Amino acid sequence: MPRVPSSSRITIEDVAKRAGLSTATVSRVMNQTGPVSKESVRRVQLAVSELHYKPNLAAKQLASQKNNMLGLLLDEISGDFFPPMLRGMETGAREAGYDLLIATMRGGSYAVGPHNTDGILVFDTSLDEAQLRKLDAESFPMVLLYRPPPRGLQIPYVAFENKDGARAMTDHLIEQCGYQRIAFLRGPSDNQDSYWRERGYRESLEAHGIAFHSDLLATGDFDDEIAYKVVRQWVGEGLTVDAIFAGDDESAIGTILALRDAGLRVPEDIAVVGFDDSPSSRHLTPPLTTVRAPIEQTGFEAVKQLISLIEKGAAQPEILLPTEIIIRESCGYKARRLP
Amino acid sequence: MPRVPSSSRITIEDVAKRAGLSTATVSRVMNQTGPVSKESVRRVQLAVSELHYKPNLAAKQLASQKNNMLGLLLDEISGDFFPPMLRGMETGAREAGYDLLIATMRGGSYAVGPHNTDGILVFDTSLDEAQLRKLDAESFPMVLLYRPPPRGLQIPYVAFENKDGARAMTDHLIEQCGYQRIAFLRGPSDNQDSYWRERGYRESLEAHGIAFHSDLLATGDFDDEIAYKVVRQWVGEGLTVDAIFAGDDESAIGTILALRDAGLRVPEDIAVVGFDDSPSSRHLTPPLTTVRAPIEQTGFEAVKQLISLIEKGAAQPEILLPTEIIIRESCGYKARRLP
DNA sequence: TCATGGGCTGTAAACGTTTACAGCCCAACG
DNA sequence: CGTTGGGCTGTAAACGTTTACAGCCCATGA
Repeated sequence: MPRVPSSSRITIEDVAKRAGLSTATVSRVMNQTGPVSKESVRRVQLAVSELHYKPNLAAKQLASQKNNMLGLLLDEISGDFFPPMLRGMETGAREAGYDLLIATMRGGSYAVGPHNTDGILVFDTSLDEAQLRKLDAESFPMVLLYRPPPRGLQIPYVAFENKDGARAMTDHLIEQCGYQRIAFLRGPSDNQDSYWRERGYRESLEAHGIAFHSDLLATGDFDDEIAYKVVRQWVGEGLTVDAIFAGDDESAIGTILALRDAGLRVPEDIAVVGFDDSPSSRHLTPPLTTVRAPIEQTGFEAVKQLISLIEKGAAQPEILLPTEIIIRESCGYKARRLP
Repeated sequence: MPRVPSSSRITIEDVAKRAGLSTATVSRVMNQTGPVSKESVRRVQLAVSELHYKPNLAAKQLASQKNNMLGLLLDEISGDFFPPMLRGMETGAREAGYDLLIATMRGGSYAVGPHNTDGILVFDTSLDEAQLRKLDAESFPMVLLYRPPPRGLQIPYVAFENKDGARAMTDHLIEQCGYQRIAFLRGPSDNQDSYWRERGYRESLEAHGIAFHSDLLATGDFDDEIAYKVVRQWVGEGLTVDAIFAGDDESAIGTILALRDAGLRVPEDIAVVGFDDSPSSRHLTPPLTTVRAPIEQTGFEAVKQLISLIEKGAAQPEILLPTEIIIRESCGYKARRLP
């Protein structure tokens, strides 16, 4: 099998020769920089398409001192959020002429940084505070996703309205569905999302003059099995409740299962709602009422801010995208109206 | 806000100076190419870590005529298969020192090609035959995922054992569960996966001496809503059947819903099985018996083959990874044994 | 007529690596 | 002692762009 150089053999020089111009002019046409006569533009374009010329990226990057490359740092590729988030980023990057490099943590270090990207998107806790500080000290462009910067650092971040979403959902449970005793299943204690969702829940309670009971609060850890155990225990203890607000859809799944295994009907005996609107939530029995987070827009906004930071040197310090509550059947609202 | 060059300022020259050696030697140490004395290695390593030197990727690529970059082409970022597939690819690429560039089709062309990558992974039908032929003519390294090359082209491809999986599942339905009348819901007519799954289904029938009835075959199109309609119609026509083998999990979801809405119990009245083992399949009611496709390994294998093609000039023409059948409750097998 | 200046173009020096080539030193060998 | 050769090192020429700078041409105005 013959070996052929993998990189395209046609260079800007070939184009220049064919068009009867210099490489400088060809470059100016390609990048729309500097003044070029119409005739030259035409000839360059012709030569380019005849030769199928594609500029060599590496040379371009080296000469222009710009990578046109964004890095995405995360510790693992998985989860329902990933495809939409990446889709949003890809769209944003592409529109601005950037490429996206994905790097997962391995061996304690990432394969992206100032040497091969113009800036990075830091997903959640994929970078610890020390690393963040170090990059910030070099004033390397970064934007954080789903988590605010550590104290003292001015790094833009984008996330969504966890608190408002949880509050709206709790409002719905109280106002539309008429529930009073509403339990909340929070996530891991160091989780920002969990913190704000709980805040939203409490604020709604307070706004409606409903006292907060700490025995209606437990940790489901954003995990279906842990949530299952917690709920089974609640039921075993004879806890009475109108509804359970699970901090995320995972724990809502565990909750529904636990209730059903305990012989309770959802939503007739106890209503259940979740948070995230993960793909499986609409196929649950009953279909889950939940809060939809604008994951895709979140990714899109993040690259938009990052590019602004790279090109203009500034970005909005904080962007919180609005959530939307999705009413299906597990909250008992529709069921109550239809009959 | 001060602008700072985004690319790392420390060059190989700085390292060389600090180590009291030439750039050539530093390069040799960095890339483990050519003979270098222990003492020099030590000094270079010291200088590198003191200066936090990271080689500029663009310069490296330009000089070495190697991009160390793989492209992944797909028409859309979505679906349950995506995260595991990407995870597999990322692992494989990283192990071999390559980076991964993701490109979705937009405006009829992709942002990756010979000018910025050493080879590409072509997902399913993201590239049409003409484009494939063109790249093949330039002998640009490619590997195909989930679909064989068009007639006459020698492009390696990796997929999984659709036929064997479907056959094993049908065997299970017949042998373990004791069903005889088994319907099959196929996917889109031009879909390779669908074609082989149907083949597996038919082969199993034949091997067990069960006649194939064309009225037990319909098109669910790998879509839950279409499957829903088809199954409702079947039920309306009074079709009697022991089990329905849905061509994928999506259509299995539609099938279960249709059956339930028609007042039929799954699996007591009619068993249902799917294909893919998508994340939501285990949370369905009842949990879905299905075939697990080794998506992650598939991604891993694909980059392995691609890299072999790039570096050694050859790869295995066809790799079919084995599937595994996952028995849960929708097939009625466990339910039958437990009581 | 000549000076001015704007539009367009070309020359050539970067950019930060890799690597062919040549050269040095020293041990081993005749 | 002179030659050989292997291990190690340095010099400098690529790699394919961008872009500062200089220069040309020609229309314009004095």
